[in-house]
Amino acid sequence: MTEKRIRVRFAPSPTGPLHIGGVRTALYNYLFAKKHGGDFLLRIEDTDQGRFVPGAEDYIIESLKWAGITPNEGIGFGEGPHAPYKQSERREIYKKYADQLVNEGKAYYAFDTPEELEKLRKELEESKASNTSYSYHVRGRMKNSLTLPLEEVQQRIASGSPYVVRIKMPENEIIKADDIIRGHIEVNTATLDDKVLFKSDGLPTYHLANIVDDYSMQITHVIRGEEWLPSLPLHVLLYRYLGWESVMPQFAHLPLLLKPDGKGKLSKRDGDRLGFPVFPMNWKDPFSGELSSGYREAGYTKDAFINILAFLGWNPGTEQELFTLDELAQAFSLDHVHKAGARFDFEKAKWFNHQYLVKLSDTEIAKAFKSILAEKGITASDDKIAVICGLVKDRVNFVKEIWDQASFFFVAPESYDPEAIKKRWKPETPALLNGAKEVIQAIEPFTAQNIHDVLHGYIEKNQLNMGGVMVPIRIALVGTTKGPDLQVIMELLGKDEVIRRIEKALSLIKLP
RNA sequence: GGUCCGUUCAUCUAAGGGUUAGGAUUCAAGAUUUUCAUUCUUGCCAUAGGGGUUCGAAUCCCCUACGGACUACCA
Repeated sequence: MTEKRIRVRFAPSPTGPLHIGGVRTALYNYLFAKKHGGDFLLRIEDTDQGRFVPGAEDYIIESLKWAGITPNEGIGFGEGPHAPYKQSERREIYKKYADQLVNEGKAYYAFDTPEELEKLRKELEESKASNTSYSYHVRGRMKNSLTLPLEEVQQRIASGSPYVVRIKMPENEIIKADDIIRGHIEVNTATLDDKVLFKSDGLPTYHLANIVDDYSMQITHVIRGEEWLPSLPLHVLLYRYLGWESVMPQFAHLPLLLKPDGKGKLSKRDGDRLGFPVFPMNWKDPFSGELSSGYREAGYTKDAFINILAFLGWNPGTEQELFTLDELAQAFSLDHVHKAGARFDFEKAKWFNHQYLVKLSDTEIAKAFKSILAEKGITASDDKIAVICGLVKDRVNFVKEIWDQASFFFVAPESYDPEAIKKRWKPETPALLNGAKEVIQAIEPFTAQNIHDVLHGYIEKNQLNMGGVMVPIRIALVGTTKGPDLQVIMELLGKDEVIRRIEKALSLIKLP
């Protein structure tokens, strides 16, 4: 027996921006395919024309590209042998199977109006029935091809009156299904309903389209969110009804991403409410104009973003936490996917980004920081920017935070931290600074090492207190007591600027 | 309401019948540093509750509680 080539798919619907839960689903599919040397394809499930959102499809494609989760087949990625990969362009395929199911007695036409369906639902809810849906318990009293005379059914269809195709759920039968993550599941069909497979608008519902496409695209593993678990029995039954049970894919239902606070699954609104992104990239709602922030623009590197998502519901079984995409593909296994929902931890997300930021070379960081400087109208040599970035990268999580840590390299402090002055600016400080100024004036060449040696020699010779001299110099140069090595700062600023800032501080800072 | 799924530190999670229940983030303390950050060390913190099964249970079974998903001619 030859091993079947692994084929998985990510099948979002273009009803809005892809949120990080969706990206994670895509990532796990991608990793699974990579791990097994298989195919990963992107299919757009746009059978609901009513919820179509302009730009959503491009957003999905762009997001995957940015994150490096690249399908090797499908929309936006060179199509492939099973094109088209968009369900609205495959509509003629589904009708055939819907009719086939009806002809074989496994499904039926239903003509009930929305009002009639609403009435049924109300009635069932009031009667406290255990199954409140359109099921075999009630199909006998509804308007469908099982209850209506054949001639009337044919007449209705011929005259073009609207109808749907519903699956004919077997009565009181146990459907057995297996999930790689959740194990064996059994459901009695008595609790299931006669789901609509084909809508009156001529398009299939998710259930039919999904099975038909997964079958024809030779999908071997369906890795999707847990919200689909309740419809697994229906899908298993559809494979059986269509005669495809022997090639039915294996299923793996992923745990949901939960709100960081409170209850429920992570939603679009949580991002703005809690101040962190829930989308991979910025998104502007085409209808409301509302803006939602994304990880890319928030300053996350794509590697950190991937790493963060990978660990939400999965772990390698070792204590390693930092993984490149390739390493993840090597380590990934569905066996190590957690069953319970995962709550997003924003603090840890920042830590991940910090880890990736410090791993970047100073020149790479400088490239990004340079554009921030440009926005402020500041120019400096690439080398100098790189050195500065290297000096402060340990103390930031994002490139954009570098400015807060390094602005004094480019502009002299306008004000001085009152707390620092209160604690470190003593009555003798001006005299000490004037003394130090003279010494600094004479340092040549003005290098960090030389500054260090001379200043330390001066302080020791005159039996001065190290902090009493150095800290006020720092306040004069930086504005606070914080920051990188003072000698290095001095070299970077240059002797003239150092003297200028000391004189400025001397004239501006009054004793508390 | 019904059906299904789940529950280990605050958070992400490890431990597949035998461990002082491990790691990471956060938080706290100490060391280092002229300062801050980094780094290092240490500390705090968990098997939802109750019954079984077993020599032995976080792990297997049952009940309860809690959480979640689904319950559309949405996906």
